[in-house]
Amino acid sequence: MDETLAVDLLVIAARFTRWAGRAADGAMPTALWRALSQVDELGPLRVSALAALDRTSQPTATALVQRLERHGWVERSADPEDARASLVATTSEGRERLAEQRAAVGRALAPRLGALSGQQHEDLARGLAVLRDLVAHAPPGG
Amino acid sequence: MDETLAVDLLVIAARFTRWAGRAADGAMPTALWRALSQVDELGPLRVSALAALDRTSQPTATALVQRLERHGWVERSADPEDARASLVATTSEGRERLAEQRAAVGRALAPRLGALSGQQHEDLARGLAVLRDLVAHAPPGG
DNA sequence: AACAGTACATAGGTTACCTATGCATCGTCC
DNA sequence: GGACGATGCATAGGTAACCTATGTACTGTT
Repeated sequence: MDETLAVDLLVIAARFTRWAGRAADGAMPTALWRALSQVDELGPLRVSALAALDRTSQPTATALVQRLERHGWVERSADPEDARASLVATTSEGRERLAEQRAAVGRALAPRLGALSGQQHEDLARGLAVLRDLVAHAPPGG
Repeated sequence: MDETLAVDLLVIAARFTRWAGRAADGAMPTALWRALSQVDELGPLRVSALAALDRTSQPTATALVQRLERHGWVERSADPEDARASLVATTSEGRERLAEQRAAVGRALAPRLGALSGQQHEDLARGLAVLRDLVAHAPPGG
């Protein structure tokens, strides 16, 4: 029961990720716009916080932030509470770039998403909310 | 609307994949057991069919099948319909190994899946079915 | 028979991650 | 205040999971 659901979740989530990543292929690598999206949505936040919430390792998050910074899409500021930490936030350029990318992703997936019935749409959105919650409250990957 | 859903799907699916892949970390790499799972479920099938249904490239599927074969988990036979093609099917060893891996994945995800309410469980399963269908009927990644 | 398309293996490469480590800082305890 | 363990992040080095391009053999159509 749960074993089958667990396996299916892994298989289908990975499959969707591969498919959608290719379908949405724009000028911006997936990992990069994903990180930008999360910073925009939840920032300003620390590198380690980004890593934790996105379920990647800290050095991965560091590298992504550095790439984003290099493009001028995010900026760093000192965290007043801790001299070791910095806060990452999107710049206006970053927000513009993100909007473009979101539009591109939306367009790429529109044919398939648009083909869903209202009920399917709702099922998908509700399932997604559960999945988001499931990961959010999980221990960090065992 | 659909843009936000599209972006969220990509962000959360990738996040879940990362998290669950680490949580389920067993002796077998994710891509490998995923391929074995698909061969078991849908085989015997051609390498190219595996690639298409799992939304990976043909050389990726070839490499995965070769690895599975090397372990004795799948076997090849000539496709009677086409001398270029081969049919890939799981061996009994492969089925055993897959069962072990499925159990391991199920155990790894059980704490989180087990914490879901009946309604959440159903939402997740229904959402997953929509996602599966969405990818199954999509053009191959744009 | 010629030709375009197909199936898969190989080659070479990219992308997206990972763990380990080092340095600076912080918080707690004595 | 000092010692110590924990924390935050950058760097180093590496792996896993993919990709496109290409070549060879086969197939189906004309």
